[in-house]
Order: sequence, then structure tokens, then C-alpha cells
Amino acid sequence: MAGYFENIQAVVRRIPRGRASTYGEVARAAGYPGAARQVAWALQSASAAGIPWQRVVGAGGRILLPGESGLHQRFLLEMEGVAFSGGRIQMNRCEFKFPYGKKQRERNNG
DNA sequence: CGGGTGACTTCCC
DNA sequence: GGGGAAGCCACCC
Repeated sequence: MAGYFENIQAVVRRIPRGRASTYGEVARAAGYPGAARQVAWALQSASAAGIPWQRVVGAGGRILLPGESGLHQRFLLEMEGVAFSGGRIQMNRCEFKFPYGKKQRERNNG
């Protein structure tokens, strides 16, 4: 059985270029509703190398990563075409919604 | 086992 | 829109 990291990473990898999702949504799509903090924890861990971590943001499209890391994240997102307005991502245009339902969730994890 | 921590979220003022 | 409170859960001491 895949562990926490693997499930979360598999889900994050599903987020297409130019789109973004939230910690809570990723947690839900990975099968861990309510584990938003663990998503953040998984991303900052060493195993996060190679996954599009920048596409995961806070509820409402806010970047929660503090300091320069946050600026870097915004830069990476703008580079791939994610639209910002004010300090937030325009989620109405750029949010990626995971397909839900049993089979589809298996696809997310697998 | 208990307590502190955090790239969270939601609700309420 | 800022700020506090509560709920959340894996990790580390």
C-alpha cells in the first residue's frame, strides 16, 4: 500500500501546468480529508523533489509559503501562466478540480 | 504518553 | 479585510 507521501505526491503530480489547487483539495483527493497540514508537510519534505509543489496553495488562492519562498512560488506560477489578482490566484480561472468518485480517485492515487 | 509545531481550514466578530 | 478560536493530524521531543 502506498504511504502518505506517495499518495499526496501522486495527486499533486496530476495538477496540470498553468493550474493550481489547494492543500485541502489535495488532501481530499488523496483520500485524507482534513489533512491539509500534512500536505504542506509532505511538500516541504525532501521527497518533494520533482513534484510541482508550486501548484498547491492555500484556500482562496493565497500563497501561504512565507518570505522569499513565497515570491519564488508566485514567480514559478506566473511563468506557467497562472493569473494573479491582488495577492491571490484567480481561482475561478486557474483552479484545478480533481475528478471525484471511487474509480476516479483510484486513478488519482495510482 | 503528553505537549509543542506548522506551506491548513472554517467560522465568527 | 484583519484577527482570534477551534478543529485538524503527522512529526518530533
